[in-house]
Amino acid sequence: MSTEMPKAYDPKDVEPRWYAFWIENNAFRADPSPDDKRPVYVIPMPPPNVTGALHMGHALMTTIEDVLLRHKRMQGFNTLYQPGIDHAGIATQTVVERILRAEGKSRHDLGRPAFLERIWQWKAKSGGRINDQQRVLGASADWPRLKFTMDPDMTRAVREAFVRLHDEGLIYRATRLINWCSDCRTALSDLEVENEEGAQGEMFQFAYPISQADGGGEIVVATTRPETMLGDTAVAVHPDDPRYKHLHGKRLRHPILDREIPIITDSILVDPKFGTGAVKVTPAHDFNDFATGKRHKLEEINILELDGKLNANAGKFAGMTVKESRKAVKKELEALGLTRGTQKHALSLPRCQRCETVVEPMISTQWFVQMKPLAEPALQAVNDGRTVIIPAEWKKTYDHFLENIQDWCISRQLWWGHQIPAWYCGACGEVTVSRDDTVDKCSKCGSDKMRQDDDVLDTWFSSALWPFSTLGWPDQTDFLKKFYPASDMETGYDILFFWVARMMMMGLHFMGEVPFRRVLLHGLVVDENGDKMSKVKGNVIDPLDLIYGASFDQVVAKALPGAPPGDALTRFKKAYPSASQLGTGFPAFGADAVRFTLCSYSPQAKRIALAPKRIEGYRNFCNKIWNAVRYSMTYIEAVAVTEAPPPATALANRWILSRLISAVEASTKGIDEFRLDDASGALYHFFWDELCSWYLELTKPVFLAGSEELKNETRAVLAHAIQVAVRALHPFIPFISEELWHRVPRAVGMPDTVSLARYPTAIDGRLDAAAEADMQIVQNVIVAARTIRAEHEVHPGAEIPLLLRAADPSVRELLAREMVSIRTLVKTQGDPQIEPAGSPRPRGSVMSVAGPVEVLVGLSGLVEGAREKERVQREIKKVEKDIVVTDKKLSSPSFVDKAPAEVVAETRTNLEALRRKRTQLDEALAIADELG
RNA sequence: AGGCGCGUAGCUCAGGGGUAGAGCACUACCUUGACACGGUAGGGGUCGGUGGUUCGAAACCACUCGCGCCUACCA
Repeated sequence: MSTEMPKAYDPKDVEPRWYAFWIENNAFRADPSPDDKRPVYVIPMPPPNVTGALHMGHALMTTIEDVLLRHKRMQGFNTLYQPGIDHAGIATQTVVERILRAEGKSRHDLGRPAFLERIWQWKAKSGGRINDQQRVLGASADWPRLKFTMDPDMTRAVREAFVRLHDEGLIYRATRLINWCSDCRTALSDLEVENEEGAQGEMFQFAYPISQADGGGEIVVATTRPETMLGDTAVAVHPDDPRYKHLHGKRLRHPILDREIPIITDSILVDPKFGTGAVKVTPAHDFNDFATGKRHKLEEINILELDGKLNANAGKFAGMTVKESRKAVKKELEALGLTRGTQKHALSLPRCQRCETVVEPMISTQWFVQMKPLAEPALQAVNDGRTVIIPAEWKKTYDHFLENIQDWCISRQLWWGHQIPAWYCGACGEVTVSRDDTVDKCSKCGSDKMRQDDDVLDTWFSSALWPFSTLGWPDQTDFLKKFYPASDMETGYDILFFWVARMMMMGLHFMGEVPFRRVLLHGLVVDENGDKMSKVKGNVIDPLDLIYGASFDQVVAKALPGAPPGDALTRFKKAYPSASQLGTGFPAFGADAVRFTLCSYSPQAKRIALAPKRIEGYRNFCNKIWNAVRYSMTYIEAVAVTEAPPPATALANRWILSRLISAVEASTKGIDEFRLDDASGALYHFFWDELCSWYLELTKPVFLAGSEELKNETRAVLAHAIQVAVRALHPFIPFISEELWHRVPRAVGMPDTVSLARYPTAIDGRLDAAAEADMQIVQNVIVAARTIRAEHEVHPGAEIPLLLRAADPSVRELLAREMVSIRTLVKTQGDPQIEPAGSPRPRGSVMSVAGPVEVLVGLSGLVEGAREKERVQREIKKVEKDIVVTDKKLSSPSFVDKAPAEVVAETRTNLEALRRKRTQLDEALAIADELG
């Protein structure tokens, strides 16, 4: 390792060095051996989609999880960060179909085996990209354990789960209404349907003629989907609605199709106050109507083909799309003189989460999981605290979901995925469900005319098994025994239902134990305005551009491909106002800065508004760390560091060793409580504001002119503090900390990689309340003197005479001991004079009050009295305001009587101090007067 | 329609019964021997509104306005 350190930190130079080093050192490997007695810490990584490229959401998830993992690893836990990739059924199939289409082919041209072959080829080529990018971010996953949800062992687990659930009657096949996406050509679960709020629609009214045999007349119904009338099998009214009492049991003539349909009465479906109080009933294409149809045993007439076009049941409208038929049906009704007006109507449109096609409810035979029996234990587990959800607000959402859960449609009409392990007998129709690859004989009649179900399972079915399938289930492997249940499941709140709840259910069902102890939920990364990142908006940021740097031309070309660069840039800067301050693009902030930034956001924020400018601040922090070490190296290179904190007698040394404790404890507490913002903030504050701004500055006069003894002590403490800080920071900024670990001296026995070094605790510092209190006085004195300098625009290079007066002899002793520090940091002319309170002062000085110390700065000739008077009067105003507030409080009898005694006492002390200060400021004012 | 959450400094956000905090931005001065990706000092908020509880409210409660998100959905 070269000892030279460049003046500026360059992440591009440092970061690429370390990942391979960690891998070589097996730093991230989990040990399944039963002999390993270390406590265990496990996070199953939410497997990114095989289709995807790293986006900010992945960066956030990877960072947070990696911080948790690295922290626990350093604390001596046997850690497993279980990595994976998800096969992402619909998304992946769509991607490969798009490639095929470019070649002028469809998947049907290839046939199922050849098509799947193509997907596997594609996966082999571009499937691992996200994992590579996670490495750039520093993810400390146990990569050799990487699982793909379609791996043979994962598939075996899926089949096992399916067969068991089926045998238990929890998986069943049924014909019912499901959500159908005609573009993806598959059924969807309820969760995969997104409702577009406030879509502008139209309420169309038309009349059903009453059969002549029943006396003629008409009944008016309303609909937002007129074409569904082709599937109507009844019109319903409320049984108690007087307007329609005379029509109960009468029959209607379908105006377009040659059939009669009944008028039925139904108090569940019909709200007599809404519209005309008469509802057309289309059991095959509406969820409420479907239920109504079951109640009244109505015929279910499906009018749709799988491609979304109308079928033969629609008569002459067959072959039209929904949109075309809607128009045509309206026209036809118009021609028949049956239209009864329209009105605007806001509705929510169900759209396919994946492709945004409007989803149609359709009757279909599918496989379902019965959820109620599975949901109950999952609710219970969170209620009794076996699994804790953090932030806790999400528990209500979780409860609500599970309490109202519907059965889960798990079959998908796709080719890419786990094919359903069910075989149908061509002879007797028996369904055989099996763990085997093939079933050639019917279990019932022995026929060999067996055909496997063409459909595949919902991708989330395999994901639900993730915490144990990845560990070898159904086999009782060492891994499963040791690493189930996981410690933390960390993921975005948006997949609480999709994934977390389902893992809870499956984990409890198959393992008899919760799949993880805690659920940690983070927010969505959005742009600076709070808008979701999307290709449409052109506000997507590629994390790699932040890490490696990129010109805005490059950034925008990715954010809004194909758009004129000028427009794209305008939109981008609108989404990220702070980006304008970054010049022509993102500099290479480095992975550490990106990580630290992501950790600095509160996890309870639902939206994490990414401000590129903020990353710059943390890049600067990395540079600060770099330079602090660069400075320190001059003095500490040869220090023989011990693990225990070295002896310290000097105030600054005692102080920094004491402050170290607050920093590392706050860091650990923050990480443990999933408050990475607090943890990272505490370390940032410690390093910059305490270690750099005060401690390093205080070491300078020592190294310049201190005694050998003091120099040695300071070298040892500095080396210790730096080395502890590097360890404390490592989970957040693994790269720079590893680099520095190899530069700074470290204790004998500490590992060669900081990633395996012990995370600092209170034993790495030495609590010293007296030192902290004394230091506080010294700091206040220095700041007071500096303030006077700055207010009077004394040139920073100029030296000023300083007189310190204190009533308390121990304070005077303290000041005398710290004379060199004060002299250096204030830049005084000679040594500051230290006198008792009330001692005479030189003419032409100004005064400030710093706690128990009066700070007098000789400014004779440097300053006008008027200006000083202004300054003092400003201070007087502040103090007086405080006095008024405090006095008012204390003069209120109710406060003195009812407030806690210690609060009253504290307020009294406060008031005394304020009054004393007020008196002293009077003197300061008098002094200012002397300046003329 | 229900549920959840948010509204605090110009911006992004912490905090949370005892006289307001951070980062960035801003102002002034400074290239001082780690760092200008820096230093020192400073300005800036009646904590969305109204009412209540309390000795004391930015914090707790009620209502209200504005904004998000989620779930359900009236044809």
